[in-house]
Amino acid sequence: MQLEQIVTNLREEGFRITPQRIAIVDYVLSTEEHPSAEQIHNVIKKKYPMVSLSTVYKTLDLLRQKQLVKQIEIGGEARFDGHTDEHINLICMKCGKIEDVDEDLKEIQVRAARKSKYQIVKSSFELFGYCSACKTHS
Amino acid sequence: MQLEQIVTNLREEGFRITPQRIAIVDYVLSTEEHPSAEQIHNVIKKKYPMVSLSTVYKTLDLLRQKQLVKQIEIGGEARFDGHTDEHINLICMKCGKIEDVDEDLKEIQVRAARKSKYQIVKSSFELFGYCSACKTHS
DNA sequence: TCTCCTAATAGGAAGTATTCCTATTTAAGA
DNA sequence: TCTTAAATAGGAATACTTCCTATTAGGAGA
Repeated sequence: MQLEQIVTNLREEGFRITPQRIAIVDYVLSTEEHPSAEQIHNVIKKKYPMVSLSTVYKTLDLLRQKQLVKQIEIGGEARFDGHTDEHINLICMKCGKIEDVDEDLKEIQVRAARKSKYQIVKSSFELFGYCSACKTHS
Repeated sequence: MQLEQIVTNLREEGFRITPQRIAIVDYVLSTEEHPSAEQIHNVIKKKYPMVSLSTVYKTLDLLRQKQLVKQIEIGGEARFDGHTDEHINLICMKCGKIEDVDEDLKEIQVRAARKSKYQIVKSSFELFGYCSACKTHS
């Protein structure tokens, strides 16, 4: 979704559009970096030095509720991803780099749901290993 | 693997066998609860009131290195699972209950590995939703 | 069985990521 | 422009985990 469309939607839902929110949405949706809250904070600070980390967390929470970002937990830290369609995250255990892999997970979810009595809402599939840069130096 | 076999293996590798370690290994490998470190600590304390939480963490770390337990992170907290074969974890978003679902993940891993340049070491697949007890009261 | 060495432990302090609290600021409708 | 409540900044509080160190105890060898 485009930034302008998201801003319009949020405004129509009664949320206020602040420069901080625009900057955070803009960054998270455009990067491939899967940044942590602190990384996002560092990027936003370059433009708005006064922005607080708590605002970053609060905005990310809003975006997650609106399903505009996905959140995964790696090593006790949350990482954020603007790609909200279900996919696999490939995580480098050395440098922490995360890459997306599009792969159909519906079929496997349906099978798991059938075997259990759970009503499934969302999924998280992570593959851990070494990226092409790190696997040669391990 | 049986407790006695694990104890023998650890001893042969030069690790000391303490009552604390036996109790922790015994509990984690026999429960279906996917307990957190604190839950494990609470259980072990009933038998050994002096056992410290840091010992629990340290032992769990050893077991993870020896690949005798799997560790997953849910809501910023680590949960431990004695079932080390690859499987899907079904997590109830209301009560936190975790269930295992055996499902073949090799094929999907192979496809993901082929699409990327990562050397894959391990995987973590979580499905979030509501267990049978919680889905009716949501 | 006794002794010795050092791995392991208990207990608490420190570290790290996140959430909470509140006075102040500000978006945006009237 | 004025008003008002949502959002923010900044820091305190919390939660989980790791680190630190004096003390304890497993177990190899005498």
